[in-house]
Amino acid sequence: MAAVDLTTHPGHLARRLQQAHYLLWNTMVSEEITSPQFAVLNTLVAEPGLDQRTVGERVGLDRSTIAEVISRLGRRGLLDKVRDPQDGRRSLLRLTDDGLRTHKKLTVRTARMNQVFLAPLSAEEQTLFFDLIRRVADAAEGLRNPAEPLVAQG
Amino acid sequence: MAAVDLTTHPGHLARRLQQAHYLLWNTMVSEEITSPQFAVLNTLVAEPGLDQRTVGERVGLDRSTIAEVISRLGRRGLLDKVRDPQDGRRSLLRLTDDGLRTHKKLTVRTARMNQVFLAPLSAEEQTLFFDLIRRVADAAEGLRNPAEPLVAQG
DNA sequence: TCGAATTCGTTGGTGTACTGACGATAGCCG
DNA sequence: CGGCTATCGTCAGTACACCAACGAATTCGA
Repeated sequence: MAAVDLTTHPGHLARRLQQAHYLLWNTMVSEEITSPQFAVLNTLVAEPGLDQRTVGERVGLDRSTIAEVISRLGRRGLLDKVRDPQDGRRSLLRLTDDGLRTHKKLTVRTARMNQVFLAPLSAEEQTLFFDLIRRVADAAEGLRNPAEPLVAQG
Repeated sequence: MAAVDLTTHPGHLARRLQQAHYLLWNTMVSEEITSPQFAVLNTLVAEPGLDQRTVGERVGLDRSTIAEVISRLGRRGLLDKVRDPQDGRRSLLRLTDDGLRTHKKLTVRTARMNQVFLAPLSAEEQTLFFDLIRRVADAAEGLRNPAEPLVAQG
């Protein structure tokens, strides 16, 4: 009766999109390294020695979640974690050789997977796809962190 | 060096989109009922007495996950679960009065939230947004369930 | 009709993902 | 220098989300 059409609900679509991606990742990229784990590796390739919290910020994970992801990657020997001698609160992260190799290997596979994933869209549509999602996600994130970036208004 | 730009990775974007939605849902819709739980309620409003597995299929959740969601909704008294007398394997689901009331209340709030969430996009862009995501998700799901729907080819 | 295959729900294991609280450390200020 | 505050990482709790394996019930086939 009063039921709603979920296919017009962005949250529902976002969940389904992520699930679809998860499945494809599992079959085409890796069954051991997950997409968030790859994001962490990738961040540390770009910026070695980064602080744990900052890595979380880069990939979009809160402190609790990033701690678990880091812990798993450390257990597999893909990264090293050292206490910052300058600031005892921080943990500094750095990929091991194995971590670098793994990142390189997965980068290739990830690119292939992205092609398959986006194959139903034309080139222009793909650009649009990125643009629209990014705008919605950024705006919603902005609602969470109010004020602050008002440079010269107060 | 060989680091990749994650903003061009659909999986990364999908995750960020869902996180953004999660936060907005929590503040604008409900802190107790989650989006997947609402999807289940909504399905049972449209089709009362549905089988547990079928509900999972409707909302896009596997048997394990739907079992937990159903269990939580049952614990809160929002639905009833009865063994099918015709087929002892099945659990038939039906909303309670409280479940119906909750669904009605959340439907209003969800509509409001969707407006806020999609506000950064124009009307045409919103249509495109739905269309692009749905096409990608559907295609990826199709890769998972091969063959089968070939009606007259064998 | 009786055994084999299928289906449904459950359980156990892993991996995100969030909040809230807590201890340790560091920075600031009186 | 000694307390206030802020920050970082951890831990506990809750909630998806998947796979694999299992028991119970049904259905199908010889």
